[in-house]
Amino acid sequence: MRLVIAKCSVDYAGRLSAHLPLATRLLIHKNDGSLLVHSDGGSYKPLNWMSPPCSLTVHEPDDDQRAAGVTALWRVTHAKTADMLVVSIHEVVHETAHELGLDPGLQKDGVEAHLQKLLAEQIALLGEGTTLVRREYMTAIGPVDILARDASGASLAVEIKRRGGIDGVEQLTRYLELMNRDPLLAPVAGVFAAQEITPQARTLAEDRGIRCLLLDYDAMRGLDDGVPRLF
Amino acid sequence: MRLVIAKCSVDYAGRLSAHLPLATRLLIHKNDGSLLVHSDGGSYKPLNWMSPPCSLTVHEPDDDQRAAGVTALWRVTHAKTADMLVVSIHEVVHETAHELGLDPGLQKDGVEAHLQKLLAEQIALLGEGTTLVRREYMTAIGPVDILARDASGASLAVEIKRRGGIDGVEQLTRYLELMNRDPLLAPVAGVFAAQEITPQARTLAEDRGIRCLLLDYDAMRGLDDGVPRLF
DNA sequence: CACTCGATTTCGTCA
DNA sequence: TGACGAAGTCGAGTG
Repeated sequence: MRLVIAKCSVDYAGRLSAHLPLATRLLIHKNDGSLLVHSDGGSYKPLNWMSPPCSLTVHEPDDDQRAAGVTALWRVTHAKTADMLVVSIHEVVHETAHELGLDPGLQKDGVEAHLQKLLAEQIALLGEGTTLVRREYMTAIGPVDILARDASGASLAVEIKRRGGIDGVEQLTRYLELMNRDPLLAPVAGVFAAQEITPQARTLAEDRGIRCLLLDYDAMRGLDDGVPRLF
Repeated sequence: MRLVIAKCSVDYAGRLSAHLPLATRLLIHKNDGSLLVHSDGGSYKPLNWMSPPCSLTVHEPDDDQRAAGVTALWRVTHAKTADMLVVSIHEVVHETAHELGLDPGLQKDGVEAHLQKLLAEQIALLGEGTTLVRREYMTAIGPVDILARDASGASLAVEIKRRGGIDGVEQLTRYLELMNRDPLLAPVAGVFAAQEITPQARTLAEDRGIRCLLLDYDAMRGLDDGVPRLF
């Protein structure tokens, strides 16, 4: 990995055209050839970048560019598409390089898959006497997150989201239409379960007779394991 | 901006829990307090991070941590949520700091908005004799990208995407349902226009009587301006 | 290999 | 400010 602090301007031509005016920025040239252009603020997203597979070549500026103050041109071209990133270097403030080696990678816990597992284990949250039929119940148009039966034996199709929006309601509606045509399952009632539900999604769901269920992740996790939080 | 190459492990606790085993990584501490943890590969997304507003404090390791080789603890806490990122530093390989100043920011050109503008200008691509009514035609559930009339005077609602997937067909379907209830507009036919259309989306669209139109961005741009490409 | 879907998504826009 | 849709999205899982 090579780190360069440089006064530069940047042009990108590919799926869109973009330009960065002259300023001092951080250039990160990774071992796989990719390049990130970062400013001293904003989120984790670079101002501009080239994703691997790609390669960087350094060129001499032409007379016009040299007259404009450009001392070097970095050209990063994507190996498969025609995407190109050109960094016009005016001044290198700092440069350093290091061998980092392969990274073991991130271990995650607590995403939608975990919510689904917890709700399957605590299926009574859907109502007293509810029993789990199975997770990822397969239909012709895709898997329903959870299929259950309520105390009266009627089917429940549960769609789980971390953030519940209109799209999730649309998705559950498609499943319900399909499943209610299956005499072995019908009637199937819908439950839209999420950590957050937008007002629009709630309105749409209830208008379609779909029950909304807010999930408290911390409480569910607390019931699941006795492990104290790390910090 | 402070750049540190360090052998470290990282723990995140917030909307989820995540852990990075011990390895050598790049730590970027930006001026707004945010921290990025990058490896020497992957995409532009860091392995882990904390978004602003947040603040970093350095702590001494306790005896257990010191025995495990930890020389310093960086604790980054989010200012509003309870999110926390803890970097356990084992060894600092390199450290440098620079003043970058405010960045003028990125200038973009050429996304979906451009496709919409081009298609509005080249409305005959929808069929000989088609006329533009207006772009961003407002309905109760949102704006339709383009409203037009074909040679026979019938209304056309056009949904434009760069990549046409099932979601776009669903969206257009909702618009069509609504607009066909308006006697001033009905009957309204649908056109799903995109640079790429997935087979599933095409099948769904055609099943619903929606016409699919592949857009050739380069050809449309070529007709639009005589400006040669930058590189 | 292609397609789908989630994401600590982030980012813009608009009501 | 909140909600919604797009992204040069990226990446994982599945048929």
